[in-house]
Amino acid sequence: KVAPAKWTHENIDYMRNQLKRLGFGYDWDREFATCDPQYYRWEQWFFTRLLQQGVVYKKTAMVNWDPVDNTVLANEQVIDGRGWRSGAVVERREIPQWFLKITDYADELLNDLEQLDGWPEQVRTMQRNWIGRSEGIEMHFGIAGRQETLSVYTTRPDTLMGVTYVAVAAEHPLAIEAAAGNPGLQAFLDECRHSGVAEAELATREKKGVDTGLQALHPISGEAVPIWVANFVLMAYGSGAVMSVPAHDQRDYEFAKNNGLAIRQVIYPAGDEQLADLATAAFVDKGVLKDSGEFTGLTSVQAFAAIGDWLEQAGKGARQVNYRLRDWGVSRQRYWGCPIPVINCAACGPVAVPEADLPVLLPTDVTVDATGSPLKKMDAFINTVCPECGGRAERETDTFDTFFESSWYFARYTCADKDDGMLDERANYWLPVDQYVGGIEHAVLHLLYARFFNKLLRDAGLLQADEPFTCLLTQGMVLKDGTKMSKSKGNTVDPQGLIDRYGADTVRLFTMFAAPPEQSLEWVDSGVEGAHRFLKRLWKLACQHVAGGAAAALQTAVLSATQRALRQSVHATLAKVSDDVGRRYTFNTAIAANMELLNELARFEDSSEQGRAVVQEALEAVVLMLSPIVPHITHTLWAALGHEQAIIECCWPQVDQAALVQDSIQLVVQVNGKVRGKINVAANAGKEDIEAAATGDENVQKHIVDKPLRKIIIVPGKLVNIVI
RNA sequence: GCCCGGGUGGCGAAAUUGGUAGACGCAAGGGACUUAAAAUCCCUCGGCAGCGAUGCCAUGCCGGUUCGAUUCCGGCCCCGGGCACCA
Repeated sequence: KVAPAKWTHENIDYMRNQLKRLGFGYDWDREFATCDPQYYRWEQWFFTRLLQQGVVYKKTAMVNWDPVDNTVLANEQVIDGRGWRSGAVVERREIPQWFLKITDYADELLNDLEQLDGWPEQVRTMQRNWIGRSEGIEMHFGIAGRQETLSVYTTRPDTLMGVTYVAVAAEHPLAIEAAAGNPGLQAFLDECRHSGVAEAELATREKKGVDTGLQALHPISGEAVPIWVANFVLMAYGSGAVMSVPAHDQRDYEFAKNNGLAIRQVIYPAGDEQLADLATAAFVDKGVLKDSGEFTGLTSVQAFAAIGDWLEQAGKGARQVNYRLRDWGVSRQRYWGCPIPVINCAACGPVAVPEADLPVLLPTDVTVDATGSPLKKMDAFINTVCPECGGRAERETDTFDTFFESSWYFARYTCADKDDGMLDERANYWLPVDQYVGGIEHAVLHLLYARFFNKLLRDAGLLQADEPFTCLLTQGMVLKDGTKMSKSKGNTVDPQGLIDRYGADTVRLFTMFAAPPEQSLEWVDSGVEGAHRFLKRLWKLACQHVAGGAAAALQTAVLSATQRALRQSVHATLAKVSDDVGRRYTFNTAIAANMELLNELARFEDSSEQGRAVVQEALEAVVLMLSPIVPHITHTLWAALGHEQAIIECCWPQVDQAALVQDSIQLVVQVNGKVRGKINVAANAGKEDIEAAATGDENVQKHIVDKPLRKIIIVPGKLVNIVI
């Protein structure tokens, strides 16, 4: 067992050293660790401000509870419904937790996605879906024999006349009340508690329910329909109750079939009623209403408006915009984190720690065991006095979700040395971040929290940008043994062994050559030899050239055809690599293009004065193009090629458009879309010349002879397709 | 279950706006050099047929659009990521 603080700092040291050995050019003066009180003190300070502003609030929320280890489990620690250490069946338990009102920013977080055109579309789509804005109607069902009502939200009010039952969550007050005299129902509610809280678990488990015996009254028809308790209705979402329309919702359909509940069809496809066959599945499309009283004959869209109006006028409902997004729970019952700066007083309630008493330091001299946070057993940490009334009080022992730390570190990099405030004017000089790079696994949570936090900082006047990251590159994951390589899975590969054996440049080249950055990649190091060989070949070629003495000045006007051809390749490669590196970020193809050029260069044997001048230009181009990827070897080669200035000070090379001009070009000839030949034509050849050359090709002739010619398609510079 | 991606040789991959499928590299096989090995260099390398020229098949599966589809559309299958306490 290693103390968490020691373990963390040792890892930071190891990783920093590894990054340095790979030759990354970071500004280490700005380095900090988020577990350092000099960092987390400012998020404690910011949290107390948010608390005063009402952005932060406390409510109860469900957690996974391990009844044997008596501890809260992360979703990841619940395996097949059981605690990963104890093996005990996990229960749901409600405990008080702190939340940030991210839902207050739902609209802005959604709308500002439109301006993030430097972000991958897939990430924006995921965030849009996660926020999940919907327009619907919140309505009230009556309850037979009672004054109170039951609220439900629906995005399909057009199906309202097809409601045949209402379902409530197991934790719903009506369910608990009904269970009091109903042992069967009580047993079901107990069963529902034996489940984790992860959405994936809830969504995939068998849909079960029990009748409460209570009746809900339809808001329009007044008809009584049964109220069931269902394990797929969640108390935390909306009102904890849903209306059920089995004819037009697949989940309701299956539940009704399994439990003998009525299915009443009220929507038909416009024009063809036969298409809506409910024998095997619900009809979920929109259509035209039938058997819906005064709404019969309306389309789904018309019915949305008409039923909405009816409910609003009757005082039984109202149009409402809902979000799937839920407020951000930031409390963690864990030791290793930033202490939440709150003192709980029996008389005054939760009270923010005064600014003068910040930071609340996390004790680091602890022993960690299996049964929860050691903070909860440390009287010296817990016992304190209330800042308001001065009476005895207890310190909050929960810590922040670590996403809290990662939501603003990028801003702190702008002024990491500031010791009298969270951020200063340097934040506005640097932010927003021009290019942010992170794994695709962060597409929603981290990137949404960071965007939200940025807006909180903006609204507090601490920075001005509306969004934190202008451009986003989402790296694919590195997979190992078929699953993502990560710290928590413990399947990471240490590049140190490869660095020791081949050097940093080879490891960098190999890594960049393996796949484009956005693609996921199964890590195998068998290609590393090839990267090493390439660098050796580059080194050898450069040395051989340099050994011949300084090259003469290039005179483009007097070059031979072969010399011009090499120059053409050099500048075509330069154009491609500039695009790959500057726009596409496909470093693998940039490297491949350089390999091709070097292969051509190795075959080029011309020791004439201008031959050596062309080789000098080619080597310089390759060395410059590769310098961001293999900085160490190119630094040395650049000097060897006769330059005083260090390569890191040099500009990216320019394409000589004149060198790209070719006299003749090759065209592919297809017959009916199949390649049948290749022809060489003058670069400026006209339509007739190209057609004549194409139809005149010997092999092409075999395929078109005696067949009527329908048309000839010419794609300039690429191909000719003869359609017969 | 829901949301977002992906699937191309033995392997990593390329084909950028619908226009030559497999660039570049790894591995493998053959050869040169060497006493030998390493290193280096040369050749072959998707499948089937053929001495070859060349032909047919082939980008997860089925169908569609098009002169032409790895690329676009519809329907499936499989794999990966995320699903709010892994971060």
